[in-house]
Amino acid sequence: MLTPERHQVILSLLQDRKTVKMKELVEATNASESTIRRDLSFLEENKKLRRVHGGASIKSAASEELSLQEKKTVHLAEKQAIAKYAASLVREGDSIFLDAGSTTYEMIPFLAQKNILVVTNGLSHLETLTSSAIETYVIGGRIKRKTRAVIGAHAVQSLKHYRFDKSFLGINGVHPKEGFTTPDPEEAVVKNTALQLSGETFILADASKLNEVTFAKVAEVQDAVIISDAPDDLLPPFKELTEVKVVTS
Amino acid sequence: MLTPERHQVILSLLQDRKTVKMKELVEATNASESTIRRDLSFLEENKKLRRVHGGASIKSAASEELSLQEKKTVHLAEKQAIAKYAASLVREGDSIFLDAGSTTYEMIPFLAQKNILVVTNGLSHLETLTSSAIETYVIGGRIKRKTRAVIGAHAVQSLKHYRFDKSFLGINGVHPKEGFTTPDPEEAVVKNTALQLSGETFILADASKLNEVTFAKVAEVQDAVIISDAPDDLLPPFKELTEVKVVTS
DNA sequence: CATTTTTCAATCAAAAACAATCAATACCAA
DNA sequence: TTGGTATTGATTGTTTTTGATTGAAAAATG
Repeated sequence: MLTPERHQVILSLLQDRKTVKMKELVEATNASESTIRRDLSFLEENKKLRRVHGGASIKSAASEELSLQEKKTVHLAEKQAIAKYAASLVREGDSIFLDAGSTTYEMIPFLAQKNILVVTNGLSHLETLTSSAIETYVIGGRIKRKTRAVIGAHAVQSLKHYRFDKSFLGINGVHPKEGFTTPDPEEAVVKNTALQLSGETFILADASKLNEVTFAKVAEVQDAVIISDAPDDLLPPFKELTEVKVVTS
Repeated sequence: MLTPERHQVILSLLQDRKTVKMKELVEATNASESTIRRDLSFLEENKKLRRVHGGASIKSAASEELSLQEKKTVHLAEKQAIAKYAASLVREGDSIFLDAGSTTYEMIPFLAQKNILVVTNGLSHLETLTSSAIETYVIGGRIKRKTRAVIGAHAVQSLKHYRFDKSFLGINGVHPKEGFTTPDPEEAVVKNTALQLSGETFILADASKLNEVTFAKVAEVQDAVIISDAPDDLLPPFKELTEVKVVTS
């Protein structure tokens, strides 16, 4: 396992659990304790985490979101499997909304060369979309630096200029009772608006998102189709409420 | 396998996996370790990836910023002089429109850390604006691939959500009779709209733009203040019509 | 508070990966 | 073809990374 990969594993484990023990890191990476110690020193040096006796803990305020770059590498294979399936649902001639986020980003390679129109609020998508010869529209509004997404009231206004055959949304939490949730209310309202404007909406949620709940509600579970790689035992509560597409990675 | 083909294989593997080991690359390309090493060195040299012990990893967002900064432009010194002066006109608390284009781009370093709000249609500006801690809004609309600008009817609609203290526009032609002109009518209407919505409008035009005329009209010369590095003998016809700020580079 | 246990930083030797070099081969233009 | 150039893979010695070991420091225990 390469050093940057190890660092990512450490950071994403931390993100999940808030604190992590030395032993867990050694297991997760198959590296020695010494190596992990060196990694932790390095990452602390770079302000990515705080070392504590026996392991490490996240640095900033709890539940802060991962930067986009960090998100891109965690659960990558799962995300790509989900993205590939999602992209297969897009037909020639479709107009689609592509939400900001790492999973939806992975859809783009599978959309290349299709004769479609894409509207997005994800600034990180734009370069890849346009260089894939896809007709691309961006919505207007305030830029959230951390996720490089366009959000806010203007974004919602701007979205309403369009209608979509299909929307593809990333999400942070999917819960049978609490519905789809995301940490930032301003992002939530954008996602909800896209959903309202779409014929069909697909929620791309890897297994780690299921039964999670975060701050801001986007919609009820029954308002969209879920695409996930979750194992069978997690799914029954969701299958009662909506269509669930299961992919394997 | 040819060298460019090998490079392509390496980059696309990296794109998929975010990190890749030497051994995997040797297998994927049937080349020797030495050759792969040379490839990696070359690709790192060209900022396409980051070498790490044991293989390579994709470049982080932070280092991508650099390559943007390094972009070379024609008439750079002139543009920077114009940009520096233009930026000096921006006051704390201002809301400004920053047009797409290379001259306006050069304003950003001089705006950094100011407490202002910037609305732009230039996608290339966004990364630098946000990482300069400037509150940034993008307008919505279709993306013109060539200039990475947001244009079209939706862009105009989206612009109308805002009002500006000042607008800073790039331009292709400035002519006493024909006014300000630019080749793309869809860009012209965006510039014109920004002008309408601004208290003051400044046209950033290096000497090569003076007395030029291109296809689509943006506004009359008297509708905006011109900032230019043009020599004195070119200026009198313009000074009769509007205010002209001359900078030296 | 003394003792035991755990975790830590520092050190070191082995292993892996490295850059530098060189000879062999492929390629190209005269 | 021939002479020259570029690319390649093998080999070399060097550097970096790694995991084990150590005694010191910090926490846990009684």
